[in-house]
Amino acid sequence: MSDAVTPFQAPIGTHDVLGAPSAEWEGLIATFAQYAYRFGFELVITPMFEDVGVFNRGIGEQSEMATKEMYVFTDRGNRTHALRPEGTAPVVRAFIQHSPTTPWKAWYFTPAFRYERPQKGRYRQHHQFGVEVLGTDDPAVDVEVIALAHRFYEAIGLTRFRLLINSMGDALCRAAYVELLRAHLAANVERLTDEHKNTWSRNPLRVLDCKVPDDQPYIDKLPSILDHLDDACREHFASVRSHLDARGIAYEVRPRMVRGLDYYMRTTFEITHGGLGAQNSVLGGGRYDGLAEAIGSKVPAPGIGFSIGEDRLVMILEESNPDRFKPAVDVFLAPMGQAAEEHAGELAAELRSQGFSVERSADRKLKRALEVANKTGARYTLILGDDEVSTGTYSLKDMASGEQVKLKRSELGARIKPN
RNA sequence: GUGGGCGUAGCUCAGUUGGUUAGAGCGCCAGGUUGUGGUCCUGGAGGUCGCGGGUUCGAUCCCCGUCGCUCACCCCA
Repeated sequence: MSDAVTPFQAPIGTHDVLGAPSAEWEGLIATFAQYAYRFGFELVITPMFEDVGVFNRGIGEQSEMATKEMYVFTDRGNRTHALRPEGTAPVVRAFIQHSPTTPWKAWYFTPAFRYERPQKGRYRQHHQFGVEVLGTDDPAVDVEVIALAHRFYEAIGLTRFRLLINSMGDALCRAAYVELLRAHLAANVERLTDEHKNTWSRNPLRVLDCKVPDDQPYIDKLPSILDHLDDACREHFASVRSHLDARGIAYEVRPRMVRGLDYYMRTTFEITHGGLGAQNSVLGGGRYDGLAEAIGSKVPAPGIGFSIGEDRLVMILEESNPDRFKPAVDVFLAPMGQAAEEHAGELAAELRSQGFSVERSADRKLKRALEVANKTGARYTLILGDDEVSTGTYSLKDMASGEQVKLKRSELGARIKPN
């Protein structure tokens, strides 16, 4: 759009949030903050951009995200920065910089930027909230983190979600497995689709989560990473599973689940939900022992975390339960006349200080005021005419039932409660 | 980066095999009700038919380009 008279729009792959979805955003963030607090996490806020090295070294220089999806720019001091494409690496960088006592448990909410073609559930600026725990490799912590995610999804009333888990092994046994996989693929290269002919040697793991139906029988026969874990990794995974079982958290083991970032080790998990088209993942996470060292930590600092796609979550809730976080006005004030309007301002202040959500009409016809009250979804409308003000008696109308009573100001508190 | 679909009122969409004043529903505003909403009735506002160019006597419709939206691949939240 180069035409000067064309109105501006939000950039490609970004969107404004207002109306019902914005109420859901607020509700989701508040709910997540509450559960993160209950699980002992503190809020961490890191810059929206970092030295590009934080991401190159963190998520892997060869990864798609680093090579072609980052918003990289040079500032006026010739420093090369990148808008954060994901949430974990910056938190790990902050951990290294400040050395908080471990285990350090932090949660965050942040936009993330990736230069990709937008589609359903995928944006150039999307928003994630998530947690990280640094300084321990205890499998019980893995399960604490998964349990928080699980509890959160229950709390917001999301049903029909599936928790998928896997183990990616560690640097040693995974490397051995990848070579084994590469050998298998090399021996059968003619059976691969064109697409995989290009990827198998570069990143053999990618072939595992291929979606082409015709390839499935062949891929099913490839060796499973779970059969090639070393003793320590096998024990770790077994421990994670038994902790999950003990807590009654349902999960599915998916040995072919491959996560996109290079730093994942051992435990990986994902929560998926139908109704998101091809992008069905609403949460992704895993353990990333070694990431801190990759970014520059002098001491080993194993870690685990997850991030939730806020935009995708809102999309699901919009379809399944759009009124979940609908804000409710407790009292709508409908003043008529000069004296009543001034009185309404004073009364609104008092009710708000008591915790009520109060909306008020300007001085206008009562019919019109009630129409507006109805649209705001107010539970009660308080009718204030000059006669009500002079006698100190209000008319309180219950908007759902239509029932209307007269009462004195002092009786108001006993009649209605904040939502 | 690649491929498919789509751009007509605030929203969801009709429509014209190219013809003069472009429609509906919802929403919005006003009236029917002098102080009573959610139902109903009546009326009204609101559109350079994404933008630019071409073909034509004539384009919202056909052609080309462009911008945008959308879905999928890739990748991922």
